[in-house]
Amino acid sequence: MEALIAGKSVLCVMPTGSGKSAIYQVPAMTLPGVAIVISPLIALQHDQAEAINGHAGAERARVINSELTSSELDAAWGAAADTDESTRAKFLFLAPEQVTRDDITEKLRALDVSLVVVDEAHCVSSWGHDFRPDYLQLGHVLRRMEAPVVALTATASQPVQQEIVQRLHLEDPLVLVEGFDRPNIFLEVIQHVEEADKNRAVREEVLGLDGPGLVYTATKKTAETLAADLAAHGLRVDVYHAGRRRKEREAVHDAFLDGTADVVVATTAFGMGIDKPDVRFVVHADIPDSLDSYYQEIGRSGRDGKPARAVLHYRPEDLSLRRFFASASANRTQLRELFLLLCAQAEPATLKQLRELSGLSARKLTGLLNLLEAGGSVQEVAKGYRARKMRPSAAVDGAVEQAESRESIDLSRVEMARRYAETSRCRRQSLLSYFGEERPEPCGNCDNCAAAEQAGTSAALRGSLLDETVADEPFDVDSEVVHPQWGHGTVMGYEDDVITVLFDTVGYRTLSLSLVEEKKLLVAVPAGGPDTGATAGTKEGVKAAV
DNA sequence: GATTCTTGGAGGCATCCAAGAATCGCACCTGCCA
Repeated sequence: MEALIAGKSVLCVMPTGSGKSAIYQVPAMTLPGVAIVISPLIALQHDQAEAINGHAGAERARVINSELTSSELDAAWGAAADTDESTRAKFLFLAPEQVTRDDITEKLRALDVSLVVVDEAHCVSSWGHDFRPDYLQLGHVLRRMEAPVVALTATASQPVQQEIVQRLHLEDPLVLVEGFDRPNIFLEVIQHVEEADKNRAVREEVLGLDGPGLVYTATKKTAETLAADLAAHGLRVDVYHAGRRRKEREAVHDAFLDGTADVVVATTAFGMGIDKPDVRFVVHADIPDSLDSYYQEIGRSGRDGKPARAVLHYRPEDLSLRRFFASASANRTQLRELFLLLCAQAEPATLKQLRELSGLSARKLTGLLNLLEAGGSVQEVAKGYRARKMRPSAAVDGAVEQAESRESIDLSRVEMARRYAETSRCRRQSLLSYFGEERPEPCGNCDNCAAAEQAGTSAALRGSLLDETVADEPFDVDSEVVHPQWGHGTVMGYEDDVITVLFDTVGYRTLSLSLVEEKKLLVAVPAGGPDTGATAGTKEGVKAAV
């Protein structure tokens, strides 16, 4: 709050229910002007606006979205532009698709904006690259608003934090990250060979647990089938996915919150904005796409601090669907045509002009522009976008390289989820290590710790068995290193004879520690600047270590 | 990449099997129609 009032931008990673909303609401009420809140879901915008208006006893928060009539929109903009500080709207809620529209940007710039809030800021990284490309355009708009920005999220691993700061153009922000550990959640992974066995085990597990609880599946179809199966066994169960009608989805939300449904079986669509303290279990019928998603989903249990269970039912075959979702191919023809179109413009072109000229959908166009821009061939300027002077083939190559890098990072996230599922060390150590957090002792509240205890291992010995952290760690966790092939990276953790490094362009890689040391594959980046990597090992050494 | 669905051939009117195609997650927006 102090930083925002002083005009400094903030990235805040704190669990749901810990008071994140107050971080922007108090400064917004203190500062003159209106706070722009960028929120991913219309339902979430309404909830937050209603909460503010309920407390204020007046309509101080307004939403701007496609569901409003033109007279309602006029009223909302009018309230935000009110010069009387005692009656003006203090909060304006919008989705990123609204904020990046040229006409809306102009309207926002005309307002007296006190601060900008990017809620659920991890969406920048998780959705911006393909699903909702406007998230990657937000930085341009924010830069022009000249107000402090606060990015809020409950979960962001280190690379996600870096991406939020970079994409939103936060300059020298205050970064607040609360610890990721949720010690009251028991972590467990159950491996299966046959799918039928897995399905049966999930059903038995959920029927045997005390709710309320959540079950996550990879597909809508599995969610429907499993929910029907559980209902047939007498459970008060509901199903939630993006294929259901909005009213039905709202009914599921309400049923879960008021306790008329014990269990919700859902795809990844369910959960954002849900703050129910007494969720006792989160069962995953399929492995999620990353530990970022997994942590977010299991974090919906045990918010009251009482014991909760997070059980992942795992088949290696399930990873293939996640790899499919992570793979993306850039369309070279479309990239080339868009670049040539930009080259042909005498003046910078706006998104609207480009949409009319190219005939592309808004989403497709923004996605292609994001890639060209990241590849360095297109530049965003005050009046729109312009192409840099370069060969079209080089522009396309640069954009494709960006897409491939993204794919590589996403696939490496799937790989890290696999490692978590298959590890024999303390699950909590493994999970926290992914978020760059070191836990010196095994947790004693996961299946692997329990198995060691059941085997009669003494606590001291168990510690040495489970805590596979090697005694001699050549690089500090969180330190920066350079690899001859993969470039700059950050050390995330150690496990047995393996070092995990997060590389900027290819994502997570696990390397044999002994080979890294023998071939000198990693070189520490000295404080003050990255190494060129010229001395870091040989190609042969790289192959051997991989 | 695994799984499910569809299609077509074989051989023979009811069904099997192989090959190839389709499917698989997340939400906003606009424009059209009734």
